[in-house]
Amino acid sequence: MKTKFYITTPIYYPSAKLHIGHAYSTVVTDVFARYKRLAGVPTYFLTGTDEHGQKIQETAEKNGKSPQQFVDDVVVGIKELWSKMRISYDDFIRTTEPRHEKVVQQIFSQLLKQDDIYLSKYQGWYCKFCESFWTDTQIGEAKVCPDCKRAVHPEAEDAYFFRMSKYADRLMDYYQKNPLFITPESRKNEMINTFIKPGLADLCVSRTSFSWGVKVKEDPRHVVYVWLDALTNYITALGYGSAKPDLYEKFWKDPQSEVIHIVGSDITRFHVIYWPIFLMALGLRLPDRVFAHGLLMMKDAKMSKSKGNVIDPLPLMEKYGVDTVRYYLVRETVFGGDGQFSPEQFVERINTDLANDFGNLLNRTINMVNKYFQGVVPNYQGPISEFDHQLASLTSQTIQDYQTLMNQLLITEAYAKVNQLVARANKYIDETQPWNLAKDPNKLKSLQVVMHQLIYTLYVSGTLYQPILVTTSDAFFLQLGTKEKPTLKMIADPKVVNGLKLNPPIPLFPRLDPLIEVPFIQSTILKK
RNA sequence: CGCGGGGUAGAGCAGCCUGGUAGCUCGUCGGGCUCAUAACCCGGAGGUCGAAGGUUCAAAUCCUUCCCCCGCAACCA
Repeated sequence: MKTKFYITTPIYYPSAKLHIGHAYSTVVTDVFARYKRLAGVPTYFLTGTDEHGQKIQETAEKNGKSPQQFVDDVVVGIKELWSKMRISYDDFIRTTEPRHEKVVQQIFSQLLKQDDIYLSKYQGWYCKFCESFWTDTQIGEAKVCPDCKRAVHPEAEDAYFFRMSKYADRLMDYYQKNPLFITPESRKNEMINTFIKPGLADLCVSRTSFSWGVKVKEDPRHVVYVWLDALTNYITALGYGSAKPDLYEKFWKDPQSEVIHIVGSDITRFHVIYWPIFLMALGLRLPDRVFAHGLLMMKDAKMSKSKGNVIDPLPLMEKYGVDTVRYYLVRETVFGGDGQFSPEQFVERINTDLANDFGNLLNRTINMVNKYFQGVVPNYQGPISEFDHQLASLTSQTIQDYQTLMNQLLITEAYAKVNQLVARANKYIDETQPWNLAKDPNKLKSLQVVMHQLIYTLYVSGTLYQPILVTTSDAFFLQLGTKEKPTLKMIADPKVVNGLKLNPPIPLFPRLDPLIEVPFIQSTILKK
């Protein structure tokens, strides 16, 4: 087990507002980061924005702004969204920042000097009117410009290329020696079969047909093109190549630091092929894992602006709270596979897991402790009945399983375990029937054991939920009579809840009425 | 023949790699409990595992062919 942890989201392209898909990547990454901190591991969490390129330049012009002004404005909104979603990033890198641009230029120079980068021609279809290059697929059968529909002509422009094929063998070797590098594994096969086996094509790393980008020092007509600019954010943000490389030394260079990139499956290729090769060329260590998660779909169609089916997380959070949205994103789809968003499932998930099972367990338990023991949690006396033993062993098992699964990035499975523990505790109440124990003075000890154990199980579950339920966990622990939020270390001992003075129970997650909420959620879907 | 993923109870999914009583969540039906947010607990019904062939004592699981859906194919996680 490595002693430090560095995790990143993709850097997002701020050409428009972010949607729930971006929120999905970011929330999941945030939950991993919070989990590691809870486990006491020094953690660094990076997110940011990829702000260069033709599309930004054009969109800015359409909005009557300079590109810089345009991205500045969009980034304000993005940071606001992350703040509302309680994203606990340690740094937010923007590729237009001097700390990034300067190092990108250095990297480009080095690679050029090493002859990993060479000057050649980029072949494409050119639209004179729009002054834009397009690819074969973009122009379609009709061979017209996708923007203005005018005819396009084959053109070539000067461009620098990176010699990818030179590193293909070393890359395959790395895959073989690090079987977890690409996860899920099906993605690995896809990458090898589609891109590497047929022969890795050299990558175009500069363009002259637009100007919004990092200037190539050696040849200022060119700007650095996309991936060499974007991917390097993961190290420039840490101070690689700068006068202050402390974080880089600590979280990247040190082999004791576990480096994980969370990405959407659509950009897997760039992270598992080009990025490692860039790093090899620079003589740097490679990330431990790239986890490609699936995409959130809408009714069998990918979310996209042009299809008019984009879910905005903001109105959901405003109406239902941050934690329900965070919870839904983490729990609803198996991490790694594609999932689909539906208003019905959103309501169902929240009602079942949070309101009925978890929230209600808290509520009914506190009520009983209040009624039977004036709100003071009885001391730990060990399990007595078979039911006590079963719940106790499941609780400690869950603490272990949860950590094992989280360390493997199996976040959905980890939280399914917590759900199971909560369900088991609900069942335990039926089995032990505290209301009957309370009627018989001879069964006082049994009642004490039951109530203690329920509170302890809640305490554990609440702790494991902490990385997701960042705002309600305050209220949760307050109801349990403690202001101090426990760490993973603290919950191993059942005595930790001895003598807690509980506060009045207030439902944490009110049940949602599908008849009202489903139409509301549907109304928030951004129509074209 | 571009690449990849998928088609399993009314809905959403797991199982397939390492063949051997088809599982989970929700819904539905019936029962129980009364501490609780009309919540909780127990039980039942409901599936020829996309189609056809093959391998095998045995196939949702392996092989072949076909049908249908979806994603990717230089920048929407």
